[in-house]
Amino acid sequence: MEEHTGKKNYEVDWNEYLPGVAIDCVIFGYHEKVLKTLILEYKETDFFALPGGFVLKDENLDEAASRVLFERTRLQEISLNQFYTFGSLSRFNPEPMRIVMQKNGLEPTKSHFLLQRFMSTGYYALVDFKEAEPIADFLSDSCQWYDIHDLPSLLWDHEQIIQKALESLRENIDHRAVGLNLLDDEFTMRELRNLYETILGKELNRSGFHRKMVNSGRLNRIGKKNTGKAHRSPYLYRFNT
Amino acid sequence: MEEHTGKKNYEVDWNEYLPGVAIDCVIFGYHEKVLKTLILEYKETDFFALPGGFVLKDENLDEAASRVLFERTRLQEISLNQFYTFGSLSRFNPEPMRIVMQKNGLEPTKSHFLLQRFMSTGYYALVDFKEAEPIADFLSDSCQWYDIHDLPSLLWDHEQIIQKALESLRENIDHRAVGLNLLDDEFTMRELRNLYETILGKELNRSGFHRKMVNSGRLNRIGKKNTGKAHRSPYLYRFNT
DNA sequence: ACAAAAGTGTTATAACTACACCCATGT
DNA sequence: ACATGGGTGTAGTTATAACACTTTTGT
Repeated sequence: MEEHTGKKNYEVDWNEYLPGVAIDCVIFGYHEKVLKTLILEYKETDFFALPGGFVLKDENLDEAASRVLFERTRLQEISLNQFYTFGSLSRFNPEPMRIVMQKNGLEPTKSHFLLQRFMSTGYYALVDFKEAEPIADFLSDSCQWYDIHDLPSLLWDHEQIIQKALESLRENIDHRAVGLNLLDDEFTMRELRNLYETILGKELNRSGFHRKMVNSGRLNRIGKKNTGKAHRSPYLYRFNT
Repeated sequence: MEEHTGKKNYEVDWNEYLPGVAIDCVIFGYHEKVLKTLILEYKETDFFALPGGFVLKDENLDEAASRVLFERTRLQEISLNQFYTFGSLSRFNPEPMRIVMQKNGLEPTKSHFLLQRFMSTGYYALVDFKEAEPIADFLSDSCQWYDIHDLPSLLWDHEQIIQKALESLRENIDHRAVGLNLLDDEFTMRELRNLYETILGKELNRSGFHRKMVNSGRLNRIGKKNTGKAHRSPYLYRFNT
């Protein structure tokens, strides 16, 4: 159907999409104590932005978010979390997109679908850094992981969107099994705590964290132990859902 | 400019609005231990729905919500809280609106603005029951307060929207001065507790609530006391922001 | 005097913090 | 043996819940 670099422009029939409505995905991954998110770089520009997309006329808003996630990562069945809808006038700035389209050999009319004003609903997803295969779309030549604290300058209000996603993730961290996708199936309490500390941006008490996690009842301790270093081997845990 | 029953249809130029994007307002009021919300009844039908509206092309999403609130209540400077954007396909059902328009003497084409599929962003507001003047719009002949637990059957997914607004209000109840608009300027601890119990749908411990509110530091105790009943007079409190 | 409801106090429990101590492991 | 770091235990603090007691007020 399409190659790995995504759809060709001429295959896109913008009439299939709802006008005015967009979605942006903040796709969180975690690797070596760093929280990362997928960022697109548009071709032949210094423009960076969140992976986003539009809503098909016969598609739920949530499904559009799942589809965008799939198109950029090939991941499916990932829980997506709607956190806010961005609709200020100040985010309406078609100029960068016009330049991007020009660089791709297009000369869009002023009323081209991609140059409209959009509301954008933000979703965040937690995905396995190792399982995701970042795939650029037809206007961009890379889709890469960036440290959440070392992002390039992003177009439009996308930095604000990431900030809001992070706030939402922090608020939800205790209500959801955050580690489920961000960590390996089996992990030590240390690894889980590192993840929490990275997300929350602060150190957590070691014994308190241990107790809290065990008391939450969401973890199963695997009989096995880990090895390698010159100290007591930690237990391995697994989420029980 | 327009009379109290709202804009006449022929004054509305739908080209001024963004397609595909709507907002719905859950306007909460409180009176005599009952949490209420404003509901529109469409003319000559048994159709009830939330007050809603669309987004002008030169207007922020938040501003559209404020405008809708103003148009239905004449209230301004009320803080509105965005809680969710509803975008499932199942909410797309233009038939009731087509009937409403017919009852109003219109014979809309199938692609009329009002018969499109919309995403709808939900906002809730807390307003002073006594200060709001409910005003119907041009398609409806009433805009009235209904007990949140005794609503008429609502069109589309509007019952779900109210439910989600209520959940959001409950989650935010401790972070915001909920009583600020829902109660009089000065109130007793009993009145504040009644409000909380109504919103949360459960009884709260009397002394615990008292302490929690006082310790929150958001209340000022007014020297004056209240009178009337055969028991100790309660103090009056006021929010200090 | 009494009932009613507000203000205040006491105690028990739970959750989190900080720190200490013990245990397993590789050098 | 020793350092390292994970597991566990012990106060101290704080927040909440449940209940009792005291105060004020009109009948």
